[in-house]
Amino acid sequence: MIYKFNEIEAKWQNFWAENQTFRAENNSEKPKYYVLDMFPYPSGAGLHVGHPLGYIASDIYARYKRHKGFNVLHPQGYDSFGLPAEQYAIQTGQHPAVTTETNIKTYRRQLDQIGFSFDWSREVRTSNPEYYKWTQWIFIQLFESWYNLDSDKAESISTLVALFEAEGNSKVNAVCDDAVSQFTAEEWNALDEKQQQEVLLQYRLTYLAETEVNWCPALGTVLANDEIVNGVSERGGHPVVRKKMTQWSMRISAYAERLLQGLNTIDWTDALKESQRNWIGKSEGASVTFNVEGHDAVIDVFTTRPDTIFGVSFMTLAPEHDLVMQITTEDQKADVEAYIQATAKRSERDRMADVKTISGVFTGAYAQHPFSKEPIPIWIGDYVLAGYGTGAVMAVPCGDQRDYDFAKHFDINIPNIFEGVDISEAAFADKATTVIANSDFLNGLNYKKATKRAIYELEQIGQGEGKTNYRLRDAVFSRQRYWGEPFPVYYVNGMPKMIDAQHLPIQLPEVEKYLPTETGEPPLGNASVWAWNTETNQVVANENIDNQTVFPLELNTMPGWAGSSWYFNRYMDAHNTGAFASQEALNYWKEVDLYIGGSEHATGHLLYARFWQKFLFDRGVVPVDEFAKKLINQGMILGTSAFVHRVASVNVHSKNVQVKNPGKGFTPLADKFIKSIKINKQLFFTNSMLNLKRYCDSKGVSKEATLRDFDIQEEYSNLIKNSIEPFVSSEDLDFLDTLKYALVLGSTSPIHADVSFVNSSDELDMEAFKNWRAEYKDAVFVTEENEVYKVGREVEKMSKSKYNVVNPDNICAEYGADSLRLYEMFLGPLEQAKPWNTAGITGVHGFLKKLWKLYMTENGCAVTDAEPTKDNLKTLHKTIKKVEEDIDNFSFNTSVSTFMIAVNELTAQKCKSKAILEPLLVLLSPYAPHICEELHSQLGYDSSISTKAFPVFEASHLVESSKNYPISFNGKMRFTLELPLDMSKDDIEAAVMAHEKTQAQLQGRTPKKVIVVPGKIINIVG
RNA sequence: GCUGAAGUGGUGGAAUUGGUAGACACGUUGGACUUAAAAUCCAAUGGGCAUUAGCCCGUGCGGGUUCAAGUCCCGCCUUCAGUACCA
Repeated sequence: MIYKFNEIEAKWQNFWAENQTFRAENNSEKPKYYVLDMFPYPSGAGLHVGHPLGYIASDIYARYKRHKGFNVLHPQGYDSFGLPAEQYAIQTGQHPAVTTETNIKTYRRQLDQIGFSFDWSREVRTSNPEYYKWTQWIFIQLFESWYNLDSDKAESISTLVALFEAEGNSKVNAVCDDAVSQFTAEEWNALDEKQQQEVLLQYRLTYLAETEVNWCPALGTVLANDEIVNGVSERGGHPVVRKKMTQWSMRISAYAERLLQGLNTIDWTDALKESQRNWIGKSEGASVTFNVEGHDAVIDVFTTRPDTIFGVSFMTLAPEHDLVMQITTEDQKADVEAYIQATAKRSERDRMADVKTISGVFTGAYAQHPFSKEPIPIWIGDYVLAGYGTGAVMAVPCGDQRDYDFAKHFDINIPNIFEGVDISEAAFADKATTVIANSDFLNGLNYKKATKRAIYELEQIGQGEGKTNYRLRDAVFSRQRYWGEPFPVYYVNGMPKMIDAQHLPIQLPEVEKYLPTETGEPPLGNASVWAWNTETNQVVANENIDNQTVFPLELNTMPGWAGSSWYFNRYMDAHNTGAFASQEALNYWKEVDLYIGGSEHATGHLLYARFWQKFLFDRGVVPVDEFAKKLINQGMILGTSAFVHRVASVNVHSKNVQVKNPGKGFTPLADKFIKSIKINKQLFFTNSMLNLKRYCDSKGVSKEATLRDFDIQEEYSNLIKNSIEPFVSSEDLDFLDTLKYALVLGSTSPIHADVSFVNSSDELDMEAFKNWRAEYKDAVFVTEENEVYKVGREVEKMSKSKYNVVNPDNICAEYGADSLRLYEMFLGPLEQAKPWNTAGITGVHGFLKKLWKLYMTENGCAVTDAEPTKDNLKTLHKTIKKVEEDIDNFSFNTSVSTFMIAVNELTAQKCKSKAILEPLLVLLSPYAPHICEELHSQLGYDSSISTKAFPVFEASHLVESSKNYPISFNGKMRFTLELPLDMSKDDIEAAVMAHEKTQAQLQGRTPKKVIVVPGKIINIVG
């Protein structure tokens, strides 16, 4: 019987589905274990071999834990709201739900063929109303909550209202808008309903606010900071501008400290925790209030160095700061306005691109130093960011490099407040050792004491206090999109109202067009049935809006991260219609034990999900406040891209060339004049032609001169000639001579070619390439001598747009899912980025064939009840030990080698003993489940191998009586010597010294020292 | 600039507490089987000198600790990833 992997894999995939082998129960005698993958967005392109890497690792772990006696929850689903389906809808009119459904079918087929042990009965899709009903429900809970700093948790808004009614807001310690004004209980009770709601909105954990947002005109939507890369949209690379809009926001800043502290309690990678810490950006210091001379206005700043308060010689405001126009003097008005206009025009990207340029303008106004009462000039400058701190800084040129540069540039006074430190180096001084000088009451104090004292003194005069600042901003939660969760919100007199939870879900309305409306409203503005009837509690036609009982509904939808911020809880009880999950299920599964996914979600999904989990915990909905105990980032699988080099122009250098000019006929080129001729045809140079150019460049000599040393081969010549001919008169032209001077001068551009057109020797199938796109139909290739065209290669991220994807479908068809699974693990450490090379899969495929032959002959199963030999047992047990350690350390690559070694050894030992071969299958089955199920059934079992217990390691089988000692001389191994392990140190030394090879090495010299480490090594020092 | 990770054969990568560097594969070369190819099997494969033994060099670079360093310490270089006028 031969190894027919296609048949076997289909058979067992059906078996698992029919028997619901991997269905998890919500109660069990066994301990629970929850293994989760980051669920995919089902894109139209389907899976490539990079996607399943993490899923394979988690699947191995899940299967291993089942063998180890755990009740394992290993679910999968789809993050199915998102931009691509909507973009496709805009282009084709196809409803995103249809596209999504089609894509999910493809994903499911691809996932199934790899043999994952997912419990599909718990599948979730974020775009399903049964799911987003609960996303909407969580939104309502956030709206109905405020953050109480006294209890340090989120509480019901009703507790806040009770406080207001009893004593106003002066004693309320809450996270709220900066703009909140103080009121007494009487004042509160005197407010009308709308006014009260306006106040409460400033406290709610999700709130409407006019915010400056990142607006992407091309996508017609607002983007979060982490959806912008290098100043352009992550998706599509469109420009992004700042714009003020009324948006829903999430008060994640309330959780900044707890999000930071929580990192210490979870087993996530240091890199990931570090990027979350940076994102949260905690800095401790003080807020300082500066009075402005001749104005009522004050300027608040945040500083991490209150100890340097006497070093302040100017202040800088962000150009967007509210006070700028108020305080600017008549004289300076023109300059300031011009500067503000100039900076507003510069995009965020321009500003980032040129960090070095120092710019700013004096406002003409002066602030007053809080202690010395000296006047401090107030400047504006774009190095101060409106979005961080208060958008204003107290500038200490001797303590901060940017302030120093600014002061130098504009010739502002630079007082020195550090004892014995040169002013030009003060900014780099070690703050732990410097001592403050010229600073009144801070003189002689070190950084730590001076900071404390400065804050104390500021508090005394009421012009400052100790303060902790966080970089983390509240998250904008509105998107001007169609394909997202609708808000359960309608508007009465412009105030938002929540729809009662019992009427959820509020389903997405049908629209004619998926684009923003002509008046610039979000796509839901196109819906004709999108109003809320408060009597019938139904969505009704807009034409019924009457301001009495029928009101407009929110037109924005929720961002992509809404649905993914709580899905891990839904898997625990995926079909519950009465709650987002039952308390029993939540209390049983609690949290994810192992979460595997990409590091690109470090500051997006993984931060928002932690935020929601903490909120839900505060409100008593979930039992734990961190949703994932352990998290592993799988590394990216890289593709090997292929490039063709398209020539844009050829430079011709000759005395006699005549060039055809449009409308002027042929005109001669001047002597030693280089003419660049644009090539209209698609002309591609083979890769080695590029190397020629690189050679010229690397020699650093004149390109023309260097080129004269080369003979351009005739193959190249004819093609270049054909390309140039239409432009050049051929009468007095010696082409071959001319072509010696024709070269590529930085005029080629690399173009991705689909890797399927290229063989393993980098040779391009030129016909296939020509037929790829209409524009390449008449492509001309400058080839190697043997008429082959070689592509350039580069390893980069595997992606459809780089035409370097490898499809797992083809791999499964040709080698089988077990080979794919093993190979993905064999490539290297899970967390490391690694290039894909399909050719290497023959190694693991060959291993599976060897494994098969260990059990099966032409006549069927060859496994016997024979007693295992000592060697058999030794091989088995060292494999058990190693594999178990490897899985516990997520070192799956090394365990694949271990399996190979085991099979090689057992084959050599001609082992047919069931006592060895059966446990071996259990060891391997997490990695290669199909073949192991099949061989297991060939051993005579009816049930799935997944029910078998993991073999138990017995150290007794590995006990050795002798050791093959490496004998080294001065640390260099020269030969080995087999000696009994129970031999004494002295006897070992004697035995080694007596050996003839030792004497040969020493050549009569007496060793200075002999190091004997029993069981390890012997080193003779000469 | 800062933070994090990593530099080992032609390639992917092993080496778990300092103890035989290069496991296991891919690739390459030679051989067997075959009319041939594929598949399979066997052998060799870090570099250099010798081709029998043997010797020298070798884990990014320069130092150091140690009987012994890919592994530990100090100082650099390079690559990748994240992040940035953060006051």
